[in-house]
Amino acid sequence: MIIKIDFESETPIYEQLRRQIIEGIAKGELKKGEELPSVRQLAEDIGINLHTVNKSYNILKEEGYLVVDRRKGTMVSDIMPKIDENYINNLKEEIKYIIADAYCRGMNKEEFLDLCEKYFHSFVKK
Amino acid sequence: MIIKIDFESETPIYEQLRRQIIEGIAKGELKKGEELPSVRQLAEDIGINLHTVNKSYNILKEEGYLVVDRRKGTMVSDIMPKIDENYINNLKEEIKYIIADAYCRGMNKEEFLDLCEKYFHSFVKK
Amino acid sequence: MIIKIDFESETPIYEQLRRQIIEGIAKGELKKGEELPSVRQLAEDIGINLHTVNKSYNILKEEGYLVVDRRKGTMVSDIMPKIDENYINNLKEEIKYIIADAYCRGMNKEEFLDLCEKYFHSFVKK
Amino acid sequence: MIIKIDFESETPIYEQLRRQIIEGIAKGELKKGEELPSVRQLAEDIGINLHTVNKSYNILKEEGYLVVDRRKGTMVSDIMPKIDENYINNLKEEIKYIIADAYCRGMNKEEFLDLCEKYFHSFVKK
DNA sequence: GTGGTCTAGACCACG
DNA sequence: GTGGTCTAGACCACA
Repeated sequence: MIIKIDFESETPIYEQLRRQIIEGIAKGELKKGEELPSVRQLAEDIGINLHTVNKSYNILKEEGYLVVDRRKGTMVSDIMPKIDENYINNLKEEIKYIIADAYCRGMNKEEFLDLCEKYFHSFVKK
Repeated sequence: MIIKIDFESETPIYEQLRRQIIEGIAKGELKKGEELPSVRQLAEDIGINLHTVNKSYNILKEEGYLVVDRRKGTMVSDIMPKIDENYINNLKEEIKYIIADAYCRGMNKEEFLDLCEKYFHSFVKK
Repeated sequence: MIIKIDFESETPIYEQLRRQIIEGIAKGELKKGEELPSVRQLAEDIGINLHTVNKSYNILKEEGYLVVDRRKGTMVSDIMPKIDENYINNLKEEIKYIIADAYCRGMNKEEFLDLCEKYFHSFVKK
Repeated sequence: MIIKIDFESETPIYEQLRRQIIEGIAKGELKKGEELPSVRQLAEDIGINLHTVNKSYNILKEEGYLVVDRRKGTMVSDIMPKIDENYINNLKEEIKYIIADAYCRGMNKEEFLDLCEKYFHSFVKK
């Protein structure tokens, strides 16, 4: 799996990394139980600081995406995080804002839903 | 229109304010050409510093949501921002991540699209 | 002569007015010795404050573009302002910045000079 | 590169700074990809507040002159801003006024074009 | 009274 | 140590 960091983005590096790992899991590029590169290794590959990779990994562990195995190191969790109340509230807030913005700019519902559908399909296991 | 700031949130105050103004425009609570409260007034109402309000207003001006009439002060622009390449790229990145996250957590497409549809309908002019 | 104010411009109204009067003189739409509308009249026509028109007129008097005649009111001066050291220094600073900006953006010299020439020709008396 | 602020000037400090950075890029004193001093460093050097430097930097980022590399800090962008419709309209308005003023004062076309040419040559890479 | 500018000091996120 | 955020208070230009 290829990680691509935009060092000039407004999004922090650790957040970009975190999102790409989640997207990797969704796409099936990272399978459940699969080992991830070590913090040191990944940091070197991407050309970023150890602490930054560490932060991403820690958040993903916290969220339930990753687990640590004593022998194998960090790997993708077998059980994905749940849809809890907290998650759903954040999601709603985010969607509400995004759609408000899109609506103001004149995007119509069909365009938007098509876009969403497209991404959903790109993740569904073949 | 009522502004509600969560001072505990990780989202900066100016960004919360910015989003609520956009949502207000989408909902029709703020109409095109309508005057907004002065930075001082709004800052006092919300209980934040006027510079923070100023920052929100300035970003919204830059984006094309607000304009300053030198006689009347700040008001909602008659012409909403466009759907340019920059916007669409950001939107796609955001949607891609949100859907990847939702998909991993086991949300199905219909649930997600229903949610989106619901918000779209809440904005459409009756 | 038609005055067109953009109330949403970053340029102050009094400055827009001042510039348009100078441009009117350059174009010959306002001839030397010609009377200008009264402050009150012009303010009403444009839909701006008396003080604002007054400020423009006063600056233009200061600069030598306008003079006040006891009987006729404000009129275009017979003698235009001089090219003094102060003027030339400001001009150079302004031109230096404008050309630096244009140069960085990749505008070539010919394009720029053509533009200048075009405006010069638009002012030359037929 | 030496920054020189005129504290008596009517031009805001942040705007003077902004212009000098653009001129620095045009002259080649600031090369593409070159790192700029931190806001704190530059503020101290010039003897102004860091927020003022910050404002200049932010505007230049918005315009596309600067970028922030999250590892290295602020640097000159590799890609200069474009000549878009907005820029060209502003440029034309500015040039029109400047030439109207110069023309009224009796400056002839050749003098003016020579001045422009001189500045263009001072920026062209040797 | 409005927004714009500038200063100052503090805290935090990031790497 | 870097930039980002927030607060606070002051002065000025503008209308």
